[in-house]
Amino acid sequence: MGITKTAFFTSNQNQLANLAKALANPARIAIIEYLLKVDSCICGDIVTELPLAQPTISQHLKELKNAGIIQGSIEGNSICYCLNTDTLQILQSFFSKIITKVNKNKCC
Amino acid sequence: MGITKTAFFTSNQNQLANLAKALANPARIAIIEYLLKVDSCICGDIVTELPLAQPTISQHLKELKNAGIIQGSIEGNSICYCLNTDTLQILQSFFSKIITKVNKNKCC
DNA sequence: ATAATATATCGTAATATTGCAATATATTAA
DNA sequence: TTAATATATTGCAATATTACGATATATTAT
Repeated sequence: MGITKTAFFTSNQNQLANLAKALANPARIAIIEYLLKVDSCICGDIVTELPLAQPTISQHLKELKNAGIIQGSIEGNSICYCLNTDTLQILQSFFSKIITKVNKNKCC
Repeated sequence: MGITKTAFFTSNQNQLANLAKALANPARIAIIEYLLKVDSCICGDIVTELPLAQPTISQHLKELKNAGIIQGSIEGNSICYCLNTDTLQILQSFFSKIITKVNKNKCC
């Protein structure tokens, strides 16, 4: 087929997969790391910071925003983006759960 | 273009993006959760557990293995898979760092 | 009103991903 | 050796992603 069989999995599994998909690009990782560094919000700064064209950055920001990983709020002429902790918390919890629950001894 | 500009980003950013890519599919999330549940290793059990054909599962396992998220070892006729904590630790650390370093107050 | 600035959207080419049937390989059982 | 079992690989169709030029929209400055 070529299309993910979303309907056969739980909403939780689909949510995690979608969050992972939003992170599955080095430019978007770079955007997240930059937002973490500058702490407060930015907008077109990201365009000058990364080696990608403005429409490409805009598209990446849209995907991160759709996934709920970042938030954007209009601020006069520009748009201010920042990280959305609530969503990132879901990912942190998932991996923390794995690390604490995994049983190294029972591995093959 | 249509190809990720890998060369323009750090190896760390590319590594995180690749790990995220390996997780960016509900079937692979389901495989990880199943491996976490059954603790010890499995192989063709995953084929009966998930609503996907054998070649599809095999391909997903290959991707998870290439990313270093799972390990597989030959055990007679079958292959035993289990989670690779070392790699999952990288993801856990990344998100933990974000959660602890993010400054909610300086958001827009 | 017009220009400048900031960001988003559209359209498109190149490439990657998803899933599976068919088939190959490799180990164990008879 | 032959059959059965377990997993991997190949090839392919459907779809998704990546990046960007061109262009649209929307706010601020003149």
